[in-house]
Amino acid sequence: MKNKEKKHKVTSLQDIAKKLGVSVTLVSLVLNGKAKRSRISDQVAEKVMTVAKELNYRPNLLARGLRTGKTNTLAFVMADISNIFFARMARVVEDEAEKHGYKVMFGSSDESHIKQEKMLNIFLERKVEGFIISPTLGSMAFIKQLKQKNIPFVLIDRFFRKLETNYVVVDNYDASFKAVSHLTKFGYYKIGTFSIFPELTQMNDRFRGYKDALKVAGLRFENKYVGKIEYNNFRESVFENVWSLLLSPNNVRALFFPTCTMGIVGLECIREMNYRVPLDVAVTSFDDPTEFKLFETPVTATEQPVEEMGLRAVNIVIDELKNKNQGYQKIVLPTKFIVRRSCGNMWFN
Amino acid sequence: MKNKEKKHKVTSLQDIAKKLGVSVTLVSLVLNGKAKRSRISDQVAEKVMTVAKELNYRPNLLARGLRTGKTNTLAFVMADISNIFFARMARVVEDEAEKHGYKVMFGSSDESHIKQEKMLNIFLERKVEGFIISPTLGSMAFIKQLKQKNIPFVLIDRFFRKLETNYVVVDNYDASFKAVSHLTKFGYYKIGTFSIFPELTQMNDRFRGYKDALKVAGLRFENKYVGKIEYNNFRESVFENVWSLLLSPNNVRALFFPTCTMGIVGLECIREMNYRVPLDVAVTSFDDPTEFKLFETPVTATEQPVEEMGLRAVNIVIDELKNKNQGYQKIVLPTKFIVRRSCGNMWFN
DNA sequence: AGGATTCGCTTAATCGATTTAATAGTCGAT
DNA sequence: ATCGACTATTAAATCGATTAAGCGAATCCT
Repeated sequence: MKNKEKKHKVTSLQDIAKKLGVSVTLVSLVLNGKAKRSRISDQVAEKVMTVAKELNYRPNLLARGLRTGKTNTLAFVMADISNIFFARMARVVEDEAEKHGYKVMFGSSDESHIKQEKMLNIFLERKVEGFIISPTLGSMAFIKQLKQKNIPFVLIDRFFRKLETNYVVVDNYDASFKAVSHLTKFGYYKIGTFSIFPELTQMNDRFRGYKDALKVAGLRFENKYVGKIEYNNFRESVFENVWSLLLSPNNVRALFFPTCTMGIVGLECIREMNYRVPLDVAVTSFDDPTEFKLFETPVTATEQPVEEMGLRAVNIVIDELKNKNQGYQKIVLPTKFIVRRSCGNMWFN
Repeated sequence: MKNKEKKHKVTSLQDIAKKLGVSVTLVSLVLNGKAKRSRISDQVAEKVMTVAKELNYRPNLLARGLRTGKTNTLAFVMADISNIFFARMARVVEDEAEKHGYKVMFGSSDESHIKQEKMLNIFLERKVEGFIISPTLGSMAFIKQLKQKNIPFVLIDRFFRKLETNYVVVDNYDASFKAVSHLTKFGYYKIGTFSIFPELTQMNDRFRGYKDALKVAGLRFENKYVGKIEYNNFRESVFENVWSLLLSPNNVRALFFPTCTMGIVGLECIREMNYRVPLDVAVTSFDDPTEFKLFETPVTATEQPVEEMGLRAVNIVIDELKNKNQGYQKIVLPTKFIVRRSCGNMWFN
């Protein structure tokens, strides 16, 4: 049987003050370590400490936040926390923020700027002090407002070319240029890829890297080799596009997946089609989830420094909060290209 | 160049009240939709709304929370948000809570009850209203306190047999019994497994399922076939244990992984050893991450209803908050055993 | 007409902290 | 004895909302 609900009374500064017959001020001073500075006698201070422990005092952070304007809270707004890329980042962000005494609130925008805007507003209402944002398409105007309001934030994974802000990204162009060049070096000339939210900087850069790698290899860019993926019908959409690229008349023989989620679903599809990698189709992908190591043919992939990105982002926001920095910090981290066997064996080259 | 920092003034009820020459109360009433009930004239109400929009008024949720005691916030304390199991759950929890007007704060305990306790306390200080907790070992006493304080919470993934609480778990015993029985049916008689935090209910149940399946098959349980995994040295530890089980003198020919993280690392190890699945070693695992579908031999696995667990958990807490429920809700969900090819081909049986 | 209602809005208390300015009391110096 | 300096503590304002209670003026009722 369950207790009848009676709200458990939480002790406040008042309770301690009353019990000791002193003022709330004094109690606050002592518990905030300002006893010495405020010349509070050691005996009284000690008594306060004792009673506070006795009554298991815990500060009400809403009250404190309201008064001081400090909540020690950051927010990390990403596309989807169930995406392993963001989940890993979230973890690092949580830990790094903790080191600086901050808690982090997470939110998933599903790449919808409506959702994102709503979330950011709610976080603002909750007096979050700084933001780490993986901005959605169409959110530039809102981000610009944040900037004008002098709200500390850093963009992550993507940014806006037309907006001066802090950001932490990887060198997407370089990474995909290298990945696709790797394919061309193996002699593939029908190289398919996929696009999703092509206006997002990171996607755009990866796409440019793809095109330029083709060009450098003397290959013509063909729009029909680019599968258009829908976010809201992701799985189906990837399957359909992989089919249509691999099957006649396209007969694409190599695929470059610009995100790990695409890569994973793509591999599932390839397997379902009973295509062999790299015999029937060569494959390389952005990111390097465990799936790629375990796939029947380990997948050549581009590893992003996910942890470092999270870490840097937190530190940039914290710097802003402490007013340590002058200009904007624009961090572009290198990726790591990991050659495995999904594009062919090296000795064939 | 960057703006010199000047805090952007946020509009408060006062600002609106002053601008219109009315009282703060009136403004509050109007903006909370209580205009009619409080007999406030339509013209005045409308003016308030207009000015509120003009000044882009956003309530200060700290102030509101302080006054009303309602923060519309839940907390989800799990082992590690970068673990895909929890990440997926987190997403569902976020979405489901949102439907009820709640925000969720996430925290990773790393299976340390010290960390968990600290986190829960901080969340309490922030006036979180309800908790979803994947409780660590050794945290029973603290959870009991939560219960005594009538703080709404639900345990997830694991629970305490000696404590009456809400919980949402899967039928771990049944699931692992089935999985291991599947192996015995194929004629394997040296079946290895692994243990980590064996006192956690879910781990304990899985272990009992393993033992009972052996017994039913007429096999003797051998402690030497159980690899002991360390959380803080996870990868290494799994590798070492897989080695020692597979290599002489143990010569184990089948492995039952009781968690997906172990399964994934285990497969990596098996691959590194150049063992073939299921020819050299049969494999089955709890959970069903994408890795298992993509592995060279698709892995026979036990799928947990992760999304449903998250969903149920949220609803239980919300029910508690609304005082809708009487007794404790103890939800035990079934798992789904998915036969693929990693234990041998069916027609061999 | 005069008391009771209703209308439309305001006063003031409150939530639990922080922080500035003030206030008694003690002591030493002149 | 008086003034200033110092000690130990407190009163009161404040953060930004919510909400019970109250208060004039207008309206209704008999």
